[in-house]
Amino acid sequence: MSPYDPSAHPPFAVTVDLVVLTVRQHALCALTVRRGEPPFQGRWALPGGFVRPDENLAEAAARELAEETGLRAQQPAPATSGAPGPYGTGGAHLEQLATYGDPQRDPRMRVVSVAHLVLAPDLPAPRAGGDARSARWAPVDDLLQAEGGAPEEEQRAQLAFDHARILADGVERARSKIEYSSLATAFCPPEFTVGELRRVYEAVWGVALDPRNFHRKVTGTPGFLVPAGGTTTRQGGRPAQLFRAGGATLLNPPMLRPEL
Amino acid sequence: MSPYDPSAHPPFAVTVDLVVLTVRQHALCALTVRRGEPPFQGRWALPGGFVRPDENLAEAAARELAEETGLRAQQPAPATSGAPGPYGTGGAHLEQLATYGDPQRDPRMRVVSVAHLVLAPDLPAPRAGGDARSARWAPVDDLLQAEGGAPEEEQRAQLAFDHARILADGVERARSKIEYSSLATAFCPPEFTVGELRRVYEAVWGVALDPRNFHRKVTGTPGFLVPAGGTTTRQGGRPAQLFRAGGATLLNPPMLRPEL
DNA sequence: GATCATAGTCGTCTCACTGACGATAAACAT
DNA sequence: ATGTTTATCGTCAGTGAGACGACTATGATC
Repeated sequence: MSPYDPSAHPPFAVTVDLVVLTVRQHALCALTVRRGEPPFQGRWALPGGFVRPDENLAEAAARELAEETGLRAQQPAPATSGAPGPYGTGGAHLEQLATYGDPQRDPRMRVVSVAHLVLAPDLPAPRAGGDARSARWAPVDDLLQAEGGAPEEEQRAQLAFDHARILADGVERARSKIEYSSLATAFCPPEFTVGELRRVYEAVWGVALDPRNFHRKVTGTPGFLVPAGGTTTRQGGRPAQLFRAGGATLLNPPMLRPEL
Repeated sequence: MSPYDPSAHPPFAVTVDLVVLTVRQHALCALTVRRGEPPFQGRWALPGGFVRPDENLAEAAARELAEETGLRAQQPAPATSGAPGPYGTGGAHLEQLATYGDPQRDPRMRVVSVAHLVLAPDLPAPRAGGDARSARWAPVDDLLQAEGGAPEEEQRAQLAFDHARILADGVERARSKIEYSSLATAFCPPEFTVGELRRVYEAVWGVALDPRNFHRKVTGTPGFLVPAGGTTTRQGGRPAQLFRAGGATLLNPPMLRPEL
C-alpha cells in the first residue's frame, strides 16, 4: 500500500468534543448538552462539532466552546502548529485531551473525535448555547456512576456515544494535573483566597485537606500565588487575603494527593 | 449549523504517526524512515500511515509498527473503545500521544494525524520495513537540534512535515513519564540489572545519576522490580543481580529528575 | 455586649525520603 | 598481585509533608 495516496483514503469525519469542567458548590461539574436528534435523541452528551476546513484543532475547540457556552475564547497564541498544549482562552484553560476513533463509536459514519479539556471558573450564568440546545452543569460523579450494569433509570442518565469514557479521561487528567501544575487556579476567579483554592482541590479530588498544611504549601511555593492586596470575607469567618495566580505553571515539589 | 450533518463534513484524511524510541549506546534514539516521494522526498520522517476503515486508532498504530519495524504487536487488550492508554505490544509499550491537525501541515490535503508513542528495548536488528523504505535509528538530540535558523546542511537533517514537533512532544512525554511510572523498564530486555535500568534513565534524561541512591530507590520501591534469580556480568565489573519488571506501574514517590 | 461559630494564619514536632558520599565486594585486565 | 570497573550496603544531614496545637478576626446569636 502506498501511503498518502489521495484516492485510497476512506472518508473520515473529524470532530472536536469538549470536556468542560468547573467547580460549583463543592462538586466538580461538567457541561452537558441535550441531543435533539437521533441517535441518542434526548440523551445528554458532551458539546462538540465538526472541524472546519480552514481551522486547526485548537481553533475548532475554542469556537465550539464559545458557541456552546458563551465563554470568550481567545485565539490560541501562535497557532503555528497543531501541537497540543495549553492555550489561553480568556480565563478558561484549554488543552487537547485525547482522540477517539473506534470504527463503531458513531453509528452513522466513521467519526474521529479530538477531545479537548476546558477548565473554567464557576460561570455566572450556565447559559445554553446559541443553537438553542439546552445545556446544564452536572456533577461528574453523577454522570460517571451511571456506568456499569444498571437499572433503566440510570440508562437514561448515561452520556451518549463514548462520551462517558471521554469525560472519565478528562476528569482523570484534571485530577492528576493539578498535582504538579498551577492549573487549579483556572477554576478560580481572577482573585481568590487560599481557602477557595483549597476547596477547588477538595472538590476535584473528593478529599478533605488540612487547611494549615495547604496554606503552608501554596504560600510557600514561589511563583504560585502573588498577593492581590485586599482581603475578603465572602466565605464567612476571619477575612482572608486575596491572591492572584503567579507566573509559575509547574509545582515543584508537587501537591500530594492523599491516598485512597 | 447542524452538527453531524453528513453532507457538511469536509474530506479529512486520518493517519497515525509513530514516535518509536529506544536506548542505544547511551543515547535516546528515534526510528525514522526516508521518504521516497514528494513532498519532502529524500528527507527523514516518522513512520506512519493511513487508518483503515475497519480498525481503531490503536490497531492502526500497532499495524504500522509491525509493518515498519517488524516489532511484534499484540492487539490492544479489550479494544472496546478508542480511548488512549497503554496497550501491550509484545514487549514494546504503545500509547496515544497527541493529535496534529493544522490545515497546512500536509501540502496535498487536509490530514489529521494521531501520533502514538512506542517505547521499545534495543532491537537486535533495526531492519527496514516491509515496504522497502529504508529505516534507521537516530539520536533524538541530532534530530531535534536541527531546528531553528540553521545552515543548509542541517536543513537536510530536519524531519519532514511537523514531525520534529511531534518527536519533541513524544520525547518530552517519555522523559516525564519515567519519573512517576515504571515505564523505563519498557526500554529494557525482559531481564535486566539495576545498572542497565539506571543507564536508561541517564540516556533519556541526559544526566548522570548516583548509582548508590538509584539502587536504593528502585530496589526499595515495592512492586517495581522483582528478582529474576540470576546474575550477569555483561557490563563488566562485579556480577549484578538480574531483575524483571514488577507489577507496579506507578512509582510513588516518583523518581526525581535532577534539575537542569 | 458577651459568647459562639466559622475560617484564616502561624508554629511545632516527627517521620520519610533524598542527596552526598564513604566503604566493601566481586568480577576482569595487566 | 594489583588496578579497574561495576555492584551493593551504610551513614548522615537537610528538605518537606502529615498531624495537630494555638491564636486571630470576622459575623451570628443570645
